[in-house]
Amino acid sequence: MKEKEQCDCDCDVIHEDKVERARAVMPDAKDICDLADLYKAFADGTRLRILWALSCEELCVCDLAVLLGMTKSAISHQLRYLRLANLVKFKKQGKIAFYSLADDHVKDIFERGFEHVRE
Amino acid sequence: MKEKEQCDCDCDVIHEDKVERARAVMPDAKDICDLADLYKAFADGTRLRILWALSCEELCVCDLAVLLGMTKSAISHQLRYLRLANLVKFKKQGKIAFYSLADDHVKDIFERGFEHVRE
DNA sequence: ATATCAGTTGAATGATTGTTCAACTGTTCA
DNA sequence: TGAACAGTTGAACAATCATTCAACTGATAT
Repeated sequence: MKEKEQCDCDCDVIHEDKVERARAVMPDAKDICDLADLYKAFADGTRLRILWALSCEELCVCDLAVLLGMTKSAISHQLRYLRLANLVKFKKQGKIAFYSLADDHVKDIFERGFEHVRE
Repeated sequence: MKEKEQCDCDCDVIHEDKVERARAVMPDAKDICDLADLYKAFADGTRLRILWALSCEELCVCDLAVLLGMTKSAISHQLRYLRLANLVKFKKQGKIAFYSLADDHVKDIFERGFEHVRE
């Protein structure tokens, strides 16, 4: 009863058994999308440096702007991105917003990646 | 003798000590760039599904095209990307190119990320 | 009150990127 | 020899994205 599913590919299956095994372990679309979004957050030099800095010190927007040599606006936009991705959190004290990592899990992820880069 | 370095930011340092400590642990530009490039490779649903499939089975371009419901061309472009990033390798047998992960390290990285997504 | 400063925001801009399309290479098989 | 097929490639296109700019909010200090 298993009907041939519709497919936009431009070729036939060559190794049907292997494809079926791979299909069996493939996560669903939602999880793949979430995972891609997680890596997107780390896939930019500015965001990476922000996360690295925050893994060391709690910092405000101006501190980060000075540290990275960028405008407050640019930093603020990226912090918004990281906030929506639940990677950083902040607490407001008067005029100043102190940012820090959302949890230690975040630090683990990019330190693991760094090990791989160093070979 | 430490002169104020030139800076494109639009504000003064607020917490100088914290900024200096963060600066001390910041990796150099080359390493940050390499790390960002590594995450970029994982920051796309198609590439993620290709890597996931290859972590399970050695597959050819057509297999992947059928599995993901995409054209051979689209798959081939992404495989080229992953090849240049040293994340996949392939061996040619006649007409067919069998792709597999470059090393188990790669599998570790995105399985670690997946744990975080699942919370 | 008013000026100053930290921070945010939306629109605009230029750069990057994923997919498509068409043309191509090289191997297999009749 | 030539048709068929696996795979690659470059150009083109649309979509996404990082930064800039200008305008804004809200808290502090004189």
